[in-house]
Amino acid sequence: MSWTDERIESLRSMWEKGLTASQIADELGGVSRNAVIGKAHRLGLKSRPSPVKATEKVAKAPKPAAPKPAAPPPAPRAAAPVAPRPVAPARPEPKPAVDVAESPAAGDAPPKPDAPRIVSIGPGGFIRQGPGDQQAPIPPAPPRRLVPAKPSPEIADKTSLLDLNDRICRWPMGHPGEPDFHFCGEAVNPGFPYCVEHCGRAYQAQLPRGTRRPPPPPPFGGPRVR
DNA sequence: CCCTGATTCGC
DNA sequence: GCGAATCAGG
Repeated sequence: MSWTDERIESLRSMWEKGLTASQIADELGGVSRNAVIGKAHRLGLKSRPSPVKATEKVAKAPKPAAPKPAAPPPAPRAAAPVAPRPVAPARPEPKPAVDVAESPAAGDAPPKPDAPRIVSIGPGGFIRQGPGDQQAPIPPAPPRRLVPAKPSPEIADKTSLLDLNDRICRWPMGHPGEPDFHFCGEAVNPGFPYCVEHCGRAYQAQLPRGTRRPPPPPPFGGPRVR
């Protein structure tokens, strides 16, 4: 297989989304993990948290291995400051229990902080919802297409990776690399990377035994097809 | 062992 | 330019 424009574009997109080289290779098909990594580097997009690169501290005395001759003082490659990826917030500021009729998400952008429909705060500081508040367990990811999308993964009109910022919901809709993949894009629940609705999905409370229901799959959590 | 990404180097 | 082989950390 060769690196067509489309395949390169897919590679770029997936790589920047943080998919592993293996996943990308699998998705593209016809290429190995190494090929993906090699191509990614040749494209200039590199540096993503590598497991093998954590060693870069100030004043590193030991300079042992020099497998290749004629390589005196290797310039310390500064690991690019990797922007924190959308993960769970360290410690959400617990808000007093307030309930609001409707979370205004449509129409106005301006700050309307506070008052998500929090019932109580769980042990880990997570939102605990009452069973009644639990939303229907609609999986965030729609049924997966069986045909891997070759065409451009860019979508007009939808929230793409480039549109992400601190104020909009980063909940993924669909699967990375597919043509209709995008992000939720709603205004976030302040202090969280997701909107109120998706916070409810992302942070599942431990409800009393018996009242628990099967949790919806987390983003990307489902078993990969193929 | 498995995984990961980085790098090298023959093609 | 490509990617298998190799390296090296988790």
